[in-house]
Amino acid sequence: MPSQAPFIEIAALDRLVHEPARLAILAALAACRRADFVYLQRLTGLSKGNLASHLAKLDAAQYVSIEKHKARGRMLTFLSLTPAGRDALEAHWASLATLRDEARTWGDGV
Amino acid sequence: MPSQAPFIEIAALDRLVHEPARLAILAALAACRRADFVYLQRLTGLSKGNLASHLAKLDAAQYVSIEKHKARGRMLTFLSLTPAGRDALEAHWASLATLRDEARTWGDGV
DNA sequence: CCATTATAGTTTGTTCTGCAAACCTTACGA
DNA sequence: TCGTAAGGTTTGCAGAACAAACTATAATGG
Repeated sequence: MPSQAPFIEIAALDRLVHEPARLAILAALAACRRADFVYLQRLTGLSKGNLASHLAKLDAAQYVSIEKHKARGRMLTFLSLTPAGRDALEAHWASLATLRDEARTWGDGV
Repeated sequence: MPSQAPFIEIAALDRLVHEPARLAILAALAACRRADFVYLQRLTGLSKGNLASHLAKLDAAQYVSIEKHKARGRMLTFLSLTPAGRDALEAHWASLATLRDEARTWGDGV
């Protein structure tokens, strides 16, 4: 029987970060200072509603910060990664790498 | 505006493989010739029902093969990765790496 | 100057998915 | 033979992703 490590790795996968759309959002924000709503929508291919709800969840977790500016009378939304968000993303990549590589040490389960 | 590539990468993330429990199952199976049901259950920490349903989905996608042997009157289930499953997993690791690294080229979206 | 279309989001409702509780079947022990 | 354990399967529900519908403001045009 292997150690409990694999189970721990699975549990360590933060679903909030792991979900494909949010993973893409976080990856995009990690690469730039900030981005606006429409840019992220194009980048991810998500519908507006869907993107809004994903951002709301990331905001609730303090992974992104949402700033709304009034520009030309119109409300524009800018997103950026918080330090916590950056940490969570880095930790996630690390968890995935661990899961990938550690599996090789688990041996046969027959 | 960036190319459409990021969107494509997101779309390329196979949810069937991406889901944490199944990712762990596939990673485990990739590391051994085959494993039995109980071994996988311990490895993943999943409940029986949950594991069964995940395996059913992987089986439906031809990613794993399920063999049931009658041993000591009891039905034992053995799982192994199909070539398609192995390919899907490898492709998935590659997609994740691409998403991770390519994000850096997207630049600011402001 | 009013109507239309476009932009930028939010809210609402449906559908799908993961999860565990309950159930089934066979074997084993007292 | 009655109870308990092992090994899975089926069912029901809570939550999450997704898009359609809605709101609000700004540019366009007749």
